[in-house]
Amino acid sequence: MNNNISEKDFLASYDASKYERPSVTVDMLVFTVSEEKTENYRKLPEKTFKLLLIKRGGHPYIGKWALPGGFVMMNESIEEAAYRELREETNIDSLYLEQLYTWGDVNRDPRTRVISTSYLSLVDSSKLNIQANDDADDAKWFTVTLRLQKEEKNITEQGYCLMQYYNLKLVSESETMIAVIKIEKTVEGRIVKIKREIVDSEGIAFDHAKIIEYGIERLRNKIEYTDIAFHLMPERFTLTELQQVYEIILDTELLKANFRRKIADMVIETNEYTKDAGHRPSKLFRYNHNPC
Amino acid sequence: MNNNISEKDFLASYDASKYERPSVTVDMLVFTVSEEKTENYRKLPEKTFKLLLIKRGGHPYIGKWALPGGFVMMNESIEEAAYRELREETNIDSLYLEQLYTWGDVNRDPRTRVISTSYLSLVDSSKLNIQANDDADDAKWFTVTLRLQKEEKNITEQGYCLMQYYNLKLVSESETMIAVIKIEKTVEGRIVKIKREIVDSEGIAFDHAKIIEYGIERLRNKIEYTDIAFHLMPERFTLTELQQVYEIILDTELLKANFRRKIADMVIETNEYTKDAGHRPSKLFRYNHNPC
DNA sequence: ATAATAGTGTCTTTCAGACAGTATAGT
DNA sequence: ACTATACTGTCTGAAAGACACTATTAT
Repeated sequence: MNNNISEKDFLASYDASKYERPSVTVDMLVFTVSEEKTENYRKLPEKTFKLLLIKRGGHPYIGKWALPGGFVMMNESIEEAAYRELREETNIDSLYLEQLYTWGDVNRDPRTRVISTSYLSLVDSSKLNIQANDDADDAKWFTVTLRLQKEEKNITEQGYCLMQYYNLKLVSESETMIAVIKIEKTVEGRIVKIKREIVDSEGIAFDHAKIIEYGIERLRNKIEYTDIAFHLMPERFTLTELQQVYEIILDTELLKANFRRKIADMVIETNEYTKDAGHRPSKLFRYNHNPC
Repeated sequence: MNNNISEKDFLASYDASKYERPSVTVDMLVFTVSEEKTENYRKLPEKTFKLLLIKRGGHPYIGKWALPGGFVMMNESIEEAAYRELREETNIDSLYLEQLYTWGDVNRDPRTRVISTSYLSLVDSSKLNIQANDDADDAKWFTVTLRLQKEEKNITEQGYCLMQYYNLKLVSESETMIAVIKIEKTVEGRIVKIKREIVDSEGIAFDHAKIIEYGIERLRNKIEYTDIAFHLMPERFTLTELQQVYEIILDTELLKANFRRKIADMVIETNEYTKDAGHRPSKLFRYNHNPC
């Protein structure tokens, strides 16, 4: 034991290289919502849900698309690393950042043992244009859809086994990628195990399809009971725009009157209105960050 | 760049030791609920909420109490490491395990850069007795209480700053430790930052007071909308016992009729009753892991 | 009988879901 | 006038909160 020396001596003689250590990285899930143009002058533009991916320029997974991210340096916290990567990859620095999950399977990365902490971040669409002008040639926004494709439940005496297959679709102007993620929830007596597994992930590097699926699930959950969606909104917005954001993230249609009741306390109306809309103008609102 | 060689050659020549790497550990929050004896033959025993801590036998923080845990080996996933540590420290292997958060501040550990992933685990009280017999001399269950002590909100034009001071109290037969954790939530425009900081943590090693506070908060949240509390219950239990568990975790009193309505779908009644209670016997229930 | 707990009924308020209705700019 | 959207009112049923009442055992 080391009880017989002082803490100071112990620390001075401590050899950190005694054990082999894994590399630690951060992976960023950067989501935004943008608008698609419409032909019909009356119709509102549709919203799309987007994720930022980077084309890998080197091995491994060369040419595949990956989440932006990188190694955590010794002199920065993992959260600082997350902010740094975000700045480096997107030039956007003021936004929402939340730690998601730490992925620690042994063979996630063919190079060496890599443990990765993923972060969820949300960018508002008004800043997206700045991003589009950016010269990072191999960074691209992909339209994301995640949909439950198949569900299978086997009931046993002691519990059950639920298997869900999710389809993740990532689309840019030039390419479409589809991944299938299998989520297996086993309940046996009081033992609960959830296993997330990539069944198929064409074009997506590493285990990133799994991370993306997890992030979207978290976002869908959190949007229901927190203010998180406002990080995707510009300073001023209409309630219909806000509703559209909820709808594309949740992948459902919502009833207008009910939606407005639900979010009423989170917004403050302004005196401004939209114009030139081809229909009745809409009042603009802003986020109420100080609800009573 | 490495684009001109094959992936195979790249991987063969990859030198993982190029960069300095942090150590990675897991820290386990093992909670249980146990009963305190009563003098009055009529009265029900009170429940207490307990956390397992280990007395540090070596530097650093020698003699202080820490969360059970240890280094992640190169050939195991972090989840496997969590299960292994749990087995090593407690001899209990079938229980609930959930990843909590990864703590990555630069100077969390005086030895070297250590990144730690914390796991929340719940043990049912019937297995607790086995544990008490265990010879791990320096492992001890502490009664936990976490209570908001002070709250301060400063409202600015752009948002607000909320500061909360939580009192964390850990009590065993022989000692009492108190820590104060400050949570600072800053909202400025659309920028939200949450900072968790240890103000005072006498007797608790590392930043573990912070981790404990975070874990209890998560548990309090999850108990409201999931089945998680049943992992703290034995096979058969009365509804009053279940209610007591909710009450000590949430640190509030609940109304019996309403509580029973709320958890009705999660339990199945049996034909058994408690006896020798000094009052009306109570029906025993079991967990319904298969609700419709 | 009594103390302590077990267990149920019901009133009220709140909130979610569904739907129907009215209002208004731009062409 | 017409189209597409903006915005509001209200009915219903479910769920949350509060409280009061009855039932049953060991001593």
